Amino acid sequence: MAGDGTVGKAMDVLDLVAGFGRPVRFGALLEISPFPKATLYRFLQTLTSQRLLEYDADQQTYSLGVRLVRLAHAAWTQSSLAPLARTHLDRLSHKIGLTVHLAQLDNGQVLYVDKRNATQPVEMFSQAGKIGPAYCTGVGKAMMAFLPEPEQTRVVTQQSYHAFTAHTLTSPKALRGELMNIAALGHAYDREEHEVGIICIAVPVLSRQGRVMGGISITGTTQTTTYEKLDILAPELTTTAQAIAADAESWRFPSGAPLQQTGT
Amino acid sequence: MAGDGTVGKAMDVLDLVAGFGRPVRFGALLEISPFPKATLYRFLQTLTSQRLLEYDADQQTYSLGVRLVRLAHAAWTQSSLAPLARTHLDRLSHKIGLTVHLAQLDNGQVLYVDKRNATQPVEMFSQAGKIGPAYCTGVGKAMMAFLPEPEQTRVVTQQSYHAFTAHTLTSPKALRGELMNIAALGHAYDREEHEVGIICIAVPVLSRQGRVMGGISITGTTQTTTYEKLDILAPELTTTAQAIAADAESWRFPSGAPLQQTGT
DNA sequence: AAACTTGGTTTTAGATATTGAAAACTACAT
DNA sequence: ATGTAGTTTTCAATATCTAAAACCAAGTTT
Repeated sequence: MAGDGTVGKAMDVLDLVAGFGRPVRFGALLEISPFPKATLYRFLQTLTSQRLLEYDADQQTYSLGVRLVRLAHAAWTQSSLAPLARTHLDRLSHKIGLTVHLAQLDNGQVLYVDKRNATQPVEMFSQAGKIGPAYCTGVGKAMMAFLPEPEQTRVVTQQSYHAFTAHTLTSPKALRGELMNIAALGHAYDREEHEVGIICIAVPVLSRQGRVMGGISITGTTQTTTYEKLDILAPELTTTAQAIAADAESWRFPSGAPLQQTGT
Repeated sequence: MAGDGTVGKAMDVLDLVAGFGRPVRFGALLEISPFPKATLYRFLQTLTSQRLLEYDADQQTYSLGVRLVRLAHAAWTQSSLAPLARTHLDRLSHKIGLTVHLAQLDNGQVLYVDKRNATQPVEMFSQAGKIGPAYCTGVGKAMMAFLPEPEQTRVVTQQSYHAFTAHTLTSPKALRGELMNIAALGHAYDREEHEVGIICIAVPVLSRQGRVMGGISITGTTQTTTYEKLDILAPELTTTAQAIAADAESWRFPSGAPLQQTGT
């Protein structure tokens, strides 16, 4: 997509492999890759040698390498809101007995970085790291609504507007209207826009300067939950978002002092 | 370390940032980086534009980007044993009431890809993606013991042999002896070699051809568990490992047929 | 068995992009 | 004014990229 030089191309190849969702052969990659044979081949070798890819000699297939899992752990720990938000989400989900999601915006899509499920045991990576559409999810809309202007437009145009359900907003115009309401109201709903029977209420996590850091949501099914019930939880949700934001601020500026370098 | 061309260097920079464990400034990176100023700077820009890094304009700091979390989810799903092993680990941990780990070998280190904790709710990324030493953990030794010869030597020499406790094996020679016992016995112990008070029993997950795919372990504290208790669980653990391996085989060769390509 | 596929691997060499040393420029502090 | 940290430019040295073709090791077909 972007393609900054060699690194960009390498990432494209990585995405190519990721896109298959299963081990894939050289030929299959070559068919859909924009790269010439020899180039693709060398990239695959390099990426494999870097353990970003794994090569199965028996099957002659490539799949994503475990090194990514390792890097992601570091990423999740140091630059996602998840570690900070954890205790807050625990408390919230425990108190209200519904599923709670924590998400961040990644290139116009919603990236779920944590999830608390009140009833069932928590799912792992299977949930954290998952991506979803922004224009038809509560967290997505809540985050978009509070984006500053140049960015909001960019993100709004990035959406696919696929009609998942009859309720899905399917045009930039409709979405923009919705975002204005959300900005005024302070929270967003997902009215079965992504999945039939699933509704949610969501708020953004905003830094003191108003920057969108992420979003949190409370999800329920139409069978057990109503919008009225969700409304009652709105203040609680907002409070939690603010608490997370406050923690994030104080974490980055420990004891008010500017960052001091720890020389070797 | 390795350094295959541009991609390798970019990964080095990524590791550099990851190594800090917190947002880091340009200058701090420059000090420890082997790259000249302009080169490092360009890499940081490229990686940021690829969203592998995140740049905080206020603080002028770089940290790992959330795109990694997204990629890792794909990696975890498609090339770690975790999704397949999940049900087996659940059953095991539930049955025996102790903590169960699933790990794979990554460049001579133990990479934990899943964890089941009988008592507490499951932890997310915070556990999956973590790395640990191989020479002083149960899973690490269990996996190493079943490595074919050229690799075993390589891995044995890769270890740091830091003495975490009085029980830690601190030489390649001692480790090699231990590995021979483990290979003969079929399972490994961690006798407080990594942390005082923590013991475990571990077995490798081996493919039909004997290739080391991963390792699983049962962990306890010396206060509540004894080696005798762990021994009693050994057959159960081995059975689970075999079940995981069997699942992995049948998953890769669906219905016995060779992989058929799904052309576009 | 010889000839033909097919899919993957490797080579060559000119065209192209990246690299890094130095220096300059910016912003912001003291 | 002077210093510090980050950003950006320049350009020759160097490495990577790509197109094409050759090569290799199965399997098929005739």
